[in-house]
Amino acid sequence: MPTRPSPARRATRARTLSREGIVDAALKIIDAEGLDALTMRTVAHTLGTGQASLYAHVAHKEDLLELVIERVIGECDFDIRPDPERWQEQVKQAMREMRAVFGRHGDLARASFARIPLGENALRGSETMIGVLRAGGLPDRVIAFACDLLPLYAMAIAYEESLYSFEGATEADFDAFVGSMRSYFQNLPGDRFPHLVALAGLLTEGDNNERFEFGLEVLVRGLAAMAR
Amino acid sequence: MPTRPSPARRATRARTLSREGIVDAALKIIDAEGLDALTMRTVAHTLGTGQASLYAHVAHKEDLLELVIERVIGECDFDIRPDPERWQEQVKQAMREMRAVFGRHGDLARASFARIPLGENALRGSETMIGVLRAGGLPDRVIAFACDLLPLYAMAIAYEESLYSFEGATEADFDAFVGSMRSYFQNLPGDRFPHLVALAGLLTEGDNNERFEFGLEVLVRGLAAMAR
DNA sequence: GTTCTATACGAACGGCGTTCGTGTCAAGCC
DNA sequence: GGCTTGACACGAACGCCGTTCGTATAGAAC
Repeated sequence: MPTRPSPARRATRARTLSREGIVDAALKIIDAEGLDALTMRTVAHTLGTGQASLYAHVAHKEDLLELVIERVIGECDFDIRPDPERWQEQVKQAMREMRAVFGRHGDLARASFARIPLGENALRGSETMIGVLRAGGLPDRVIAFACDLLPLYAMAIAYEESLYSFEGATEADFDAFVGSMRSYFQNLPGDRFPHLVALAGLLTEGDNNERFEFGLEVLVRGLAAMAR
Repeated sequence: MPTRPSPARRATRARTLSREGIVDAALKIIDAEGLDALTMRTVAHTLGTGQASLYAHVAHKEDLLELVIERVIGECDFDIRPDPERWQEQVKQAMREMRAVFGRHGDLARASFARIPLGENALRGSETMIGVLRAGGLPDRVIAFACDLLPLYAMAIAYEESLYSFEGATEADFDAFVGSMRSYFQNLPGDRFPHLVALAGLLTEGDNNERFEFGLEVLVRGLAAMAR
């Protein structure tokens, strides 16, 4: 039983690992099998190497996740030229982009929750957002707050959507999920939870797009109301 | 070396475990050492028993966490009689309560993020919130959305605050954290990130209370703007 | 050709959530 | 009062996880 590694196998694939390649592999795993399947072991296996090798390029898993998120933020098109007349629409445009891009990457949005992204791409995004809001004439205090709240909203919705659109993403599964939720609310004791029973339908509304746009509208109007 | 358990030790403390007691112990651990210290092992050890014993009362760790969150929501005072004239203030009151209560329980707010609480206490909270918003004359569609967004905001702020107010919660630690953040933004290349550099101060503003109230105001005004 | 440094990698460590099998006790029944 | 039974306590183990250690090696520097 050889406890020593075989030199032959090693020679075939040395010096091939890279930070970029590791992030690639990680993202591929998340896309295909979700965040929970992302393991230093699965990443290493995808790359045909051992787990320990990853640590030469990445400090820890948290670090890797940060890189993945930064990469995905980089996929967002934030190429927006601030226009004072259209700031509200431009804010919405940026948030739609975030939601759409993260929506394409499984439940990665979940990992973005309790994290302050400070990479190059994230900073460019923030910079753009601030530019748009400043062009809109909002006070800087309002802007500083909006920079937290707006992405929080977009990510929350993206994650919520990823909950039932996964793998066997048949429309039937989706309907089943929404339906069970709705009937749960509907069948609550009506004397103690009259409002919840009444709103059961709306609380589990099917059209995600409409819901998202609706929330966006609320947020933007709230910000606009703070302009004076 | 006895591999058999000693009957004496067992007799002293049989039949003492309970769901409530387990939740108590878990919450105590979170309060004292944070969410990461919450382990089936630490809970069992606190109760002077083995980990396997917990599974007679709790399905899995996720289940336990849900119970803990439900318990803490129960600590919130949602005893609000909806008043059409004061709905905005009442919404704020409820959110202040959530933030304050979760703020008293370490970083538990982090666990509440990607979770839809459906326990008795959570439902009572939602019911109250809907009652207040309906009294305020908001359309049901707006209300259904607000029921997601408002608690999300309160929890996000509660978690953010727990990040730097922990254990050695000296004011110096806090200032150090905020300060390093601020100087990070301030020292970004000014030609590429002019807005971020300019807003470095506001983005890392110290007075959490003011910030929280500010966001609350934005949200409530946005909701009010959707009344017509 | 030798030395040095970066990195690939097998193996192991400690810790996690969870399960298994066994043991034990209290209550119900005759 | 003895016997059965079922709920629960619990030690041990399983299969994961993130991470570290020691060693081997390839290519650059000299």
